[in-house]
Amino acid sequence: MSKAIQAVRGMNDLLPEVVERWQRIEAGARDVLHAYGYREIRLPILEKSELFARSIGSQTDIVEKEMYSFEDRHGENLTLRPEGTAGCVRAGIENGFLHNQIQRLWYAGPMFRHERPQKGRYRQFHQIGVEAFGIESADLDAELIFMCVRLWRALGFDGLTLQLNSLGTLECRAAYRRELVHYLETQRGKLDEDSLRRLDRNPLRILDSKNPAMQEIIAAAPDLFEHLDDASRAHFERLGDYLRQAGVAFTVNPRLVRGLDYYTRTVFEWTTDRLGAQSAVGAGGRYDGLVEQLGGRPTPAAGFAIGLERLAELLALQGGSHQGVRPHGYLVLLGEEAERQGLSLAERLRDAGLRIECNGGGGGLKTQLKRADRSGARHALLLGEDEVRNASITIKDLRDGAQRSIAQNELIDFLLGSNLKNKEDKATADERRR
RNA sequence: GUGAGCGUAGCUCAGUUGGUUAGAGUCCCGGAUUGUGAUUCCGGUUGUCGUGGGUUCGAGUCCCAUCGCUCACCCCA
Repeated sequence: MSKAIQAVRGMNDLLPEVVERWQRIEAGARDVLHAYGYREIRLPILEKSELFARSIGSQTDIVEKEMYSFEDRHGENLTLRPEGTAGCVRAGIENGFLHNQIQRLWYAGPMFRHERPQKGRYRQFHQIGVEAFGIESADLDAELIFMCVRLWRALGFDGLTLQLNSLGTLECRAAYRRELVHYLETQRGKLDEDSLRRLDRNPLRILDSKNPAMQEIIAAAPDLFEHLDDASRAHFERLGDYLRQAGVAFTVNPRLVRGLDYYTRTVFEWTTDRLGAQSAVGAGGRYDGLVEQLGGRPTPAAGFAIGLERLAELLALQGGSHQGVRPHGYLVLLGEEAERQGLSLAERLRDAGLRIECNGGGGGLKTQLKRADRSGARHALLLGEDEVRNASITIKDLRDGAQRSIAQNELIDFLLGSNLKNKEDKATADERRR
């Protein structure tokens, strides 16, 4: 056992039970995305390292210490993507689909960051990313947030809170940053270790410090909001209007800064108090400068990403262990002749659109019924010597134990009818719930 | 990168101040019923006590090292 190879740290196997939960989220997300006219795009997991340095920012934690980078056989420096936006923008420029047009896109897949794993944070994690290009006005920002709200509702989440901030344009943020650094330099003696480290790297993050000793200094720091240019301020107020009009509650958090350099104006973050220290389930913002920064024409853009591991954990927390897809019938085969006929009978049933699990590996009736029970199938379909002799099949309802024998040529109709009835039962039950 | 906690059966865990042959539940298998599951009863298999070293007459238990996992910090989805 000690020689067994383990998975790479921070990279988890998703077992079927968990995957079924993910699929609920993915299906819900797809419906919402389509409801807003977003189209799926599929992008490489591997990109040239320079792409991330140029977009996320070479001074950020992600680029400085969290990337999975390596040289390939030709000495090219490649990186497993730590986030999706950079690759999406790169693809847009490369394929020319950002040129003077509006694009609404989404993608889903794994991201990689070499951090120390903890609850809700893994080295391979999964996001659904949403990006929209070519719309400068705040109605897009609102649309993105509405999509989130709709998804939370579809999944039955409540208690998520929305935090909102504006960072202004790249220019006014840079100006603010200079002023903030200037102020913090005068307070240098009072800064804690973390803040000193951030001072020249990412001074805005100091505003987000949780150290109580820092609060006084932070409170007296220059206010980012007062440095917003008029257009950015108007943009932010407009977004607030849209949200209030739609009844979407939010909190303005002037300290919400985000760890990626490309954000401009709107940034937002959805958080929960149920997942331990890693509380953000989704976050995003506007990045009007990024397309140009990566070599495209100036193009306004905004997007967000949601963390699938965290959503799945939330879903698990609120219970409701939804069973996945179950077979309609489990085919029990007793005796040589039954085994001979069984496989092709199962095929005929599947041709009719039924999900059939066929007993494999022999075994007595007892064993096979046990397997039938565990398969989750509603009915066990018994084919034994008697049934083979008179072309019949015995159907056992595994829920109430009732049993009946019918002709084999009536089996499909029986199962389809019973399956249809189940669906109706479920529909009326759903209706009653509402 | 830093800190803390934990590694005993496939899984969840108990194991007293160091003391004989390391336990329970669950899971799995068989039987009660040679063609009736889930429930019940009876029986059975589960092991490098993470790994390596040390202390001791004796180590799952104490010490050291090492690996792994978990949570938290930093940061983020």
